[in-house]
This record gives sequence, C-alpha cells and structure tokens, in this order.
Amino acid sequence: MAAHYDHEAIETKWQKFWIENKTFKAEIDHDKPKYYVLDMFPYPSGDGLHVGHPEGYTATDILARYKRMRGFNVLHPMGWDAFGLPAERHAVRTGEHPAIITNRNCDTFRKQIQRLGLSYDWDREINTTDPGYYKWTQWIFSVLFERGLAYEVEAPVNWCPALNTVLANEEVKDGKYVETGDPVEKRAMRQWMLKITEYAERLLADLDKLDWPEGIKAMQREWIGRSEGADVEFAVAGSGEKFTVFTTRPDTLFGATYCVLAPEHPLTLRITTDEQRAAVEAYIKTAERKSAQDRMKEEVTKTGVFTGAYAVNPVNNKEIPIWIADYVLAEYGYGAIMAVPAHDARDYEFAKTFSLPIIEVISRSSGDSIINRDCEAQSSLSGAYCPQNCEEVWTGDGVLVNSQILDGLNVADAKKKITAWLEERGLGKGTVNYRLRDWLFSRQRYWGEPFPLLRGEDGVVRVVPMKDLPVLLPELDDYRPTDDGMPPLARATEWVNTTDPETGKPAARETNTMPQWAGSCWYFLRFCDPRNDNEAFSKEAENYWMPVDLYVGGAEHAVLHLLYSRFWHKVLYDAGHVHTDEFAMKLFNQGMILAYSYQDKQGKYHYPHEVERDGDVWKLKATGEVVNAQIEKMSKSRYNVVNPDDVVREYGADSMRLYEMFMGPLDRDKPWTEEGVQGVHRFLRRVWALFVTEDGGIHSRIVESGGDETMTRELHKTIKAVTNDLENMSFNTAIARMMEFVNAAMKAAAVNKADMEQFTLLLSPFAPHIAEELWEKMGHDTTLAYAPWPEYDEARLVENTIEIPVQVLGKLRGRIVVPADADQAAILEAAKADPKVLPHIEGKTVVKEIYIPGKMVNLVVK
RNA sequence: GCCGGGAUGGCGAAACAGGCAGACGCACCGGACUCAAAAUCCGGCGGUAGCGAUACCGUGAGGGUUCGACUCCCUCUCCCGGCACCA
Repeated sequence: MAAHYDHEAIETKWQKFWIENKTFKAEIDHDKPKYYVLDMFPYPSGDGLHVGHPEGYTATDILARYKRMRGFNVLHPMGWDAFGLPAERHAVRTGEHPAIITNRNCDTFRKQIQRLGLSYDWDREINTTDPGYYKWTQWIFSVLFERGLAYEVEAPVNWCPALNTVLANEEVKDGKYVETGDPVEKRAMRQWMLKITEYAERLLADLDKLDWPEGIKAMQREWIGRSEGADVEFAVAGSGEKFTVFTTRPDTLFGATYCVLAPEHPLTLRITTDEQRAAVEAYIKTAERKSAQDRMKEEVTKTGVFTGAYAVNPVNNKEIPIWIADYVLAEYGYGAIMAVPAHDARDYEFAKTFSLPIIEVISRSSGDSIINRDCEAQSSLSGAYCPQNCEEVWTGDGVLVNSQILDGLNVADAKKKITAWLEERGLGKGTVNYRLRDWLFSRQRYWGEPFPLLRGEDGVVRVVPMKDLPVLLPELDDYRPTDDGMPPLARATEWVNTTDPETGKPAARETNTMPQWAGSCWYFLRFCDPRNDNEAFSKEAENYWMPVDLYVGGAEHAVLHLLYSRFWHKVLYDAGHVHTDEFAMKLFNQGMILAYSYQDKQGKYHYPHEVERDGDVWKLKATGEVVNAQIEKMSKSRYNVVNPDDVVREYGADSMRLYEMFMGPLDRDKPWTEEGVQGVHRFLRRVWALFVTEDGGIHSRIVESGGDETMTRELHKTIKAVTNDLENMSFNTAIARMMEFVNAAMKAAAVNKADMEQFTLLLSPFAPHIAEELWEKMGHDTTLAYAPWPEYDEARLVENTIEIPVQVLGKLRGRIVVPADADQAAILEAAKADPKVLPHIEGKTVVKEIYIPGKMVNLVVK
C-alpha cells in the first residue's frame, strides 16, 4: 500500500474484502441480543443516488457497526421499492419493459451504495417488483380480504387525469397530487378500499408507546382526527324526513338557530320547497363544478342557499331553517350540521353573511355577553338576536345560559348531561368521529402488484388460492390505458379471462394494480427471512428480529408509508402472523442536505464551477457579473445538485461519510460545502500521517510501551465521549472529539500502540476503510468489524490537578489550579487568595461562598 | 388560526443534569518551508475600548426565578415544516 493516504486503493480493497468474505452477513443467533437498524429503502430512480440518501444510510451504518462491536447481532439490510410511475412512464415512451428499466436503476443504486462502504448484508437484498417478493404482498392482501378489510365500492374518488389513475386521500393536498402537483378531480368509480378506519382508534392510541419524533406523531394524530361528540337527530318539519348531525358541542344545542346540509346530502332535493327549488338546484350544480382548489380560494366568503324547509330542534321543538352550503363537507360525519353561530366561528360567519339569528348559550366567565343588548334589532326566532347585535363569537368554556336543563353548568358537564338526556329519549347518542377515511387501494397502472382476485360470472369475487400465487404481471407491448379508459392490464385479455380453479368456471382478473405503498408496507418483515419460498417470513425469524429497533428516513412519509405500514402490521398481528402490534419502536428523521445556488439578476441559475468568490460577493467567472448566492434545496433546476460519485472519487467514501455526519445534528437541515468535505478529508490525512510513515511503515511515535501517559488519559476521555455521543446519535460531536484526540496525538512524542489501536476501533464505524487498513498495518489479520468496542476506565480519567474557575458575584475573575483531592476549605482559601480575585473582594465582606465540587467557586460579596 | 421544530461568531456548530459561552471544523489573517506556488506545519480569530494587564458588552426581544441562566418560568418577534371550513 502506498505511503500517502490513497483513499481510492484502500477503499476498493476493503469493499472487495467485505463483499467476498460476507463480513456483514447476519444470521439468527439466540446467544446474542439482536439489533435491527433499518433505512427507508429507496425508490431506484433513473437519476441515481443523491447526497441526501447517504446521510441517513451513513448514520444507520455507523450504529450498525458500533452495535456489532458491542456484541449485538445486527440486521442491517437494503432493498428497492421499485414499483412506481417513473419506470412505467419511461416504458410508455420507449416501449422498454419496466422490469428492465428497474433492474438497470437498481444496479446503479447498488453500485453507488456499495462504493460508500455501507455494511449491509447483501444476501438479504430485496426488490418489491420481484415476483418472489410480490407473491407475499399479494398474500398479505388476501389476509386483509379474508378478514373483511378489503372491499369494493363505487364512490367519488380522487382522479388524476395527468396520471390516468386514482389516488388515495393521503396523496392529495389542496386538490393536487402531492408528488407532481398535477390537479386531481372527483370522479365516481368502482375502486378497492382498505378499511383502515377500523383501526383508527388503535393507530391513534398506540402512538403513545412509540419513540417517534413528536412532529410525526402529531401529524398522524391530526390525520386520524379523532373527535368526541354526539349524533343528534333532527326531524324535518311537516314531512316524515329526518336527518342526523354530528356535533362536538352538544352542549350548545339550545343555541342552534339553523341547520346546514352539504350540497351532496341525499335529502337536499327532497325537502326543498318549490319556491326554493331553482335556487337550490343551481347551487348544487355550481358546487359540483367547484374543485377542491376553488373551495380553498373562497375560504373568506361563505356561500349557501335556503331550502325553504325547517328542522325541529329535538331539545326544545323550535323550528329552525335548513340551508345548504358547501362549507359543510359531504365526506365528514353525516354531511349535515346544526349551526350555533354564537359559539362556532364558521357558523358565525355564515350567519353574518345571511342574517341568520344568534342565540348565546355560553356565558363567559368574564361576564361580558357577546350580544349587544342596546341594539334594537330583534330576530324572528324567539329568544334570538339578529347578527348585527352580536359582536364576536365565543368558542371557549363558560357557564350555560338560555338552555333550560343545562343552565348553570360548565361546558364539559353540559355535554355529559345533554348526551345522556338525548340517549334516554332516543334522540341521539354520544359518538366518536374520525377524519381518517378508508384507504383507496387500487391504481389504474401497469407497474404494480396485480390483485390476487378473480371475479366469477356470478359477480362474486374470490381470492386466488395461495398455491396459485404469485399472480404474475402479464407481458404487454403497450403500457398505456386502453382506448375505452380501462387500465393497461385490460389489454392482456388472455390473462384477464381465466378460470376459477375452485369452480372451474370462467372468471376475470382484476385489472387494477396495487399502489406503490403496498410493497413498502411490510418490507421490514421480508428482510427477516428474504429467501423463504414457503412463507412471507418464518415465525422464528420474525420472532427473533422484529420489531425494528431503529428506523431512519425522511419526514415526508409521516402519514403515508408510516401510517399504512402501522395499519398492515396491526392486521398481521391480529391474524397471528407477527408478535408485536407496532413494527418500529424508534424512528428518526434525518434533515435535508441543502446547497448554495447562484442566481443572476435575470433569475437564471449558474453552476458552482461558473462562479468565484471576490471578497464578500460572488461573481460569474466569465463576465464578472455579481450573482446572488443563496442556500436552497438541491435540485437540477437550481444547478446545485452534488453527486456523491464525484465526492467519493475526489475525497473517498470515508471523507464523504465523515463529512455528512460532521455537518451538524442529523435531524437538522444543513448546507453542503466543498470546503467542509476538504476539512474532514484533511483530518483523515492527519490520521494517516499519525500512524504511517512516508515509506508505508508504522510511525516511530507509536511505541509498544512507555508512551505519553497523558495521551492514555486523552484516549479514555475520547472513548467515553464518543461512546456517549453514539448512544445519543450525536455523530458530529463524536467526530469533533476524535479530531481533538488526533490533534493532541500529533503533538505527543510517543504514544502507546495499544492506545492507538483503541483509537482505530473508535474511528472504525465512522471511517471503516481507513480504520481497517490501519488495523491491518498494526499487525491484525482479521477485520475489526467484530473487535470489542473500547471500554474506558473511570480511574484513567482522573487528573492530578484540576483547574477551578472563580467567580465573584457570578462574574469570572480568576482560575486556580489545585490538587484533584483538595478539600473545599483549601479550595475556597486558594480562591480568595488568588491575585486576580483579590482586587474584587478587597474592602468587601464575603457573605456567601459557593463551591460546586470540581466545577466552580462563586464568592458573593457586599 | 392550530400543531411540531428552530433562532448562539463571517459560516456549520458545541456546551449531556442551572456552573468557565463559542469545543471541533470551515472561511479569513499572520508566520515557517519553497526560487515560487500548491500541499503541509505553527500561531491568531465574538464585539467595543486600551500598547498592555484588563474592563465593559454579548446566546432573537423584554421581564422573572437564582449566588449563578444558552439552559428553568412568563410575554413577544421572526424563520422552517405540517394541518386548516373535519362541525
């Protein structure tokens, strides 16, 4: 090996060694505690790896290596979430089979990842598009189906014309597909749904036992959106009709002054009076045309129309008008509400707009009424006021008024009392509502898992028996939807039209495919037993490896992958296939890697190599024009993407790994700088120079015995700090501590070989290639991957003398150096006698002396 | 509006349990080596005043608790992320 730090040679050598020796192969070993550390596996895009990927991968790799050295049996796998739209689009364009494109991309990703020296067990590599994998995805679907959790329904769904497919609620925001921004519209279609709502309560409650970031848990709670309240039945006056509303404020029932139905409510046209019919029909038409985006924009002004009908308030038999308005959502609750304008901001605004009466039923503790009684205007509704008389809305707690049996109670008690009252009379009941809706699980695409379903001539749907799985994707020569709008699989007529093996009768296959989330919902289970042909995973493997101990990935999957996976896992738990009802106990979100981008006055971006720094401004090299330098998310369009291959070529994988960890705390967003990479690269060169001479031998400063004692103490301090930092995932500070050690060691005349070996082990999880090389140079003929992690000796940390800062009135005035075993009295004496301290206490009385052992002295003087 | 997370030198950051603010690195400045440059090594580097010892100021703003606050409490500002007519 060359004398200088030849990262290229060292890294390729050890990467080859690890692969050939299967150094990181994991096998069940009941004598060792297991540790399952998992990365969110990537979608292998055609663009290859991005510097953002290795950030999380490096963090988990460091922990995997650390845990192995601590005696854990580590499961650290990698695979590909390879179904998905980009490959399918490419296939439509070029006619090339998506599987070929996918495999090519996987090869690129694998090569790039292997070049980073990540210690994955490559024998466990999985690919969700592999029939040997999706066979089991189909099996899990059949488990869901057989447990009654999969159903077909004709309902308004999110249809994305640009993608020619439907989408789940979780994939749509503000009327757009979250990934691409393409508009989404409502369209009635027959689709497969999964009953995730049946698990809403458990998905919510079990968040409490997970060590996940608060933000993610909060987002899931919000998405599930549990709310407690009551269903209340309202009769429509003068007709046999009635409707139910859901309210979280049954306590305000006496304040209800009107009701609102969603335009889509089945009752709207039936109860509308002839005089109002034209207006109502027109309103419903407009509402239908409005997209979700339009609704968002009109947030400020509320619209609606009176039906002419009246509802009977069950608590007091008052007749109140029924309106229809699009501020009431058809999808939530019953698509109908009772409106209490005095105590609900939305109802208040609507009442103001349409001059609907207001009744105050909650009196604020301050005693100020929200109603201005000096105003003359009176409402037609008895006991109510015109909206002009009401100056504000009150949604907080208070004392019930104008509410007969509830008067004098607070909000919480009133809720209980009225709910019981309604239940006794059969007029309503306490209920819980969720915002979460069932998961729309079918897509009109080719490149996804086929459903293992057969529809008989009788219309009955049966699941394909286990022995006939996988249902393979048929070969097609055109991946577009059919001309009559059927999914691409409908083109495979021979595949679609088959025979039901049980009945022997003709049957048709489902032509929708599963969404991309399906494969990632359970991949962590397959990693436990990835080559099992007889079952998705063996009980033994699942029992041993699950649950995931640490799961690292980006925060963008907060309510998609992470919620869907939790749901599937609970179903598998209920079905007895897994032994825990959550799949990952600890979750960590890495931050984003940002980069400088350079934009000229016209807004055009320039590549970093096209600009140079001149004092405190950046200029175009070609023209000298000053450009604006800013920190932004990396993207091709901003010309600021850093390619990991370039970094590895120039500085090596160890530098790349070390830099990504040294940039700052893992969970924070931070900007990439080339100078920063050079900084850690210099550190590794210093490490090399510390150990190795110009001719490639071990440096003479490394001695068998008699080395610098203070360096031994430094080593023990470093072991303690690095170990602690690793446990806290504080990689940046761990690296800083190792830099301090190296800086000190460079200055020492001689250091003990044993100490330097220990240091090499400390460095190895972070920069494994250089560490292996140094380990070998020091005479070891086996990998250090399983060498015991260094232990520190508390006794070795003790210094002979300690320096203690001395404050007077909390201000630092001096420092004293005392023997480590000096007692308090001696230290205080020394503090008061210190020449720097003396001027600040002379002529004053010391009224209090504070000594924090080993830390600090503070003298309080008057 | 609500929820989650932030704000510390020129920059990325550190201070784990209330005890020396700025470890470590980058950038920058000075020096050594060199014909020269690069690389490397040594030194400096929060602000103000001062030749200096040193003094004062300083962790988004204001208040509080404390011998002592980046850290705890209250109020507020700004930034990032999420949700938002969900009754």
